[in-house]
Amino acid sequence: MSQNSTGNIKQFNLGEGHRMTPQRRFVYEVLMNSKDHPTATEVFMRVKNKMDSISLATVYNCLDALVGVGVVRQVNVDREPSRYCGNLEPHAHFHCENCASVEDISLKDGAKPSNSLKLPRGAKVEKFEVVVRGLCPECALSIKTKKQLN
Amino acid sequence: MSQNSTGNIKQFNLGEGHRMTPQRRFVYEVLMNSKDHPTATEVFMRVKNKMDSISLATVYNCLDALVGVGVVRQVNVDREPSRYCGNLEPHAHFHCENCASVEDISLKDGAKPSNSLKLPRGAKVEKFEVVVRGLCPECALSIKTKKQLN
DNA sequence: ATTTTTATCAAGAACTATTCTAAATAATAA
DNA sequence: TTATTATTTAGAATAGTTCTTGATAAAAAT
Repeated sequence: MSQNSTGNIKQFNLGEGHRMTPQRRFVYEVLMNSKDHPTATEVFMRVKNKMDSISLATVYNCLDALVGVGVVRQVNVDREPSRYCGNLEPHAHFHCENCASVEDISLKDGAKPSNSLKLPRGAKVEKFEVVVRGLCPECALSIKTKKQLN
Repeated sequence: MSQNSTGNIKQFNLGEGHRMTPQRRFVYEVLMNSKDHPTATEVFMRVKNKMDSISLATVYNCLDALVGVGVVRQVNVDREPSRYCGNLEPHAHFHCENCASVEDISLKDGAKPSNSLKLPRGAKVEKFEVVVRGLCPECALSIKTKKQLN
């Protein structure tokens, strides 16, 4: 318990046999302060500003640990680099094919996307992931504008 | 039009500037005859039985071409190798965390998973992907049985 | 306190799915 | 027939991620 950069970030421990290290705390803090969905490399660059000695491999380790404990979500879109997300509320993701941004999409109140599926009888659902692909509002607008100019 | 292994598989052409080659036809046939969701390497191995000279790079090329034309779907689950699917009906996928199988899940009649989302105003949706993760009926059963034995 | 055990870190090597390159081949257009 | 364009192939290259190893540090046991 020697180092503990007590900030405004929720405290938690990682359970039996797992240690809350400065590296893990920085990675967690970066994710909580990021509204975008950074990749491991992006997290690495942001943490490096606070702790220059950290390595990319350690960021991967920390992300794995945090995902394993369930305080962080790993988001995969197609085969692009994994992104990480501190929003644990059930939600979907919108992936813009033009600017490659990934944004949270919230669910309509009480709605569950899985309700529209004929799930196989006897299957045990752990979680599900909904990814919408297309053009985000900004890109949809700018592309439409560009077309008008031609 | 010199080679055309006219089988029981739907005929189609790939549009201006694209040629229907024996390799592409074999890749397509393999997908139409596969109920599982083979990876590129699995498709490669299956096609190789019919055409020994084909290379993995060609299988990737053919899959890209078929996906591009829209007669085949590419399915990504987490960061596992891409899988390919000849079922063009709108449907979701179930991914078993135990046996790693991927199965189609059909939608309830008239249901659209996107109806439960608060899509950002102005966004242009191209397509969306729903992946359910958990244990398939067989694995759920066998794991439950194994627990009882302990 | 000191030792022992266990977990974590860091740097770089290794891995793997996929894409790229370049030369050969084949199909289409001129 | 010639020229153009698309495709195939083998292997090299790429990129995200994981693995390996030795060092460090924290926790547990003595």
